[in-house]
Amino acid sequence: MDIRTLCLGVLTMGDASGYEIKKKFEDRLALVFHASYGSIYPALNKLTEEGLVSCREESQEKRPDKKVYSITSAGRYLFLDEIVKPVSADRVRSDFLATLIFARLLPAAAVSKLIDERIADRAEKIARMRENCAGKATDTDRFMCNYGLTVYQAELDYLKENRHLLEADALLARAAE
Amino acid sequence: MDIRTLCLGVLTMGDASGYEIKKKFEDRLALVFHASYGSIYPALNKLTEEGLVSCREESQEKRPDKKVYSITSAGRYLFLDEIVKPVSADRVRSDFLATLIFARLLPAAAVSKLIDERIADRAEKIARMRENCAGKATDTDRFMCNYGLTVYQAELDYLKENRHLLEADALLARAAE
DNA sequence: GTTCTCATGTAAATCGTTACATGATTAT
DNA sequence: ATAATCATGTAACGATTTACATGAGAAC
Repeated sequence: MDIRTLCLGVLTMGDASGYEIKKKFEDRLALVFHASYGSIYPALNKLTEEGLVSCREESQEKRPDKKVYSITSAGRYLFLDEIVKPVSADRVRSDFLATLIFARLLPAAAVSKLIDERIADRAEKIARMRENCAGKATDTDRFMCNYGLTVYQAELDYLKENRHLLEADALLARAAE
Repeated sequence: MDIRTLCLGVLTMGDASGYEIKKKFEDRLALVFHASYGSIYPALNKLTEEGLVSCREESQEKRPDKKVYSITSAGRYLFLDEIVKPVSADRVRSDFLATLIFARLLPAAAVSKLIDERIADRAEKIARMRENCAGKATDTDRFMCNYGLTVYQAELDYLKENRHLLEADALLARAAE
């Protein structure tokens, strides 16, 4: 699954501009995938060339014109082919966790700050998601939204309850210097 | 944080060959980062050129020779500089979740199979981690190991309890055709 | 006998980010 | 005034993966 394919997927949920697709990546897809304008716009252009999406220009009042994309039936078939393929393993990259592995090399205050920030970030995301989940119409939307909520909450609880383990290790390492 | 830096980090925990570093990425670092030989070996060569690690060749009986890398003090200083930098946001890419978003486009049996496989995968990883966590010596190691265990367990429980939401949506979509 | 583990590497290709470029409107 | 939102794009660069290449011993 690449960004190109996911753009196609987003368009199965309704017409959208490149800008709106980016928004969806930030909101609904934040837990799942990541994409910048630099990948979305070229992907849409290529999909248009290949006849997998069509494009109409809409002029708006007091807003820049936008290009609204629709998925074509060829696009729909291709997307279905893609999502029945076996899924590849999750790919995670977490600077936060990578740094924590080396907590013993850091000043205790730096470790505490890092964890404080992560806790604040997760708490904020959870709050936003809770609002969001309430308004979901379909079971799938609720499933996805609550999935994120559950995993983030588990992380948050774990951090609060176990941060002392890391903070103790960081302190000990300093004391031993 | 890139793979180069993380190789340096792994070497702060003890000398290792490229092959052994890859192993650590698969075991301990699987939740955190991902790296292939094609990125590790060139990284080690470059770090050697730059004097951030040193390398000695060890011949073994009935095993191919190996190159064992040690971090130098220059390498240590550079690594410390790297890990005090502000961390960038997590980057997740999950084909599994991306596919589930489109559950309504899939046959119900395909959705069920996907979830079954994920549950089996998580259950297996949890079992392996439980063993692993028991033998950890430091608080940091226990923290990291239990972190993974907690998050995976939350996901597993959630999937078991809520899979019916997705399976219902997939069935409804088919019925509406 | 065939697959797995140990062991190191290279080169091409892919994929995507970052930074740049532009510009109007709206909210603080 | 200044920042944020809306809106689209390109080009250079960077990072990694994938596939290829090689080979011996061990386990099943």
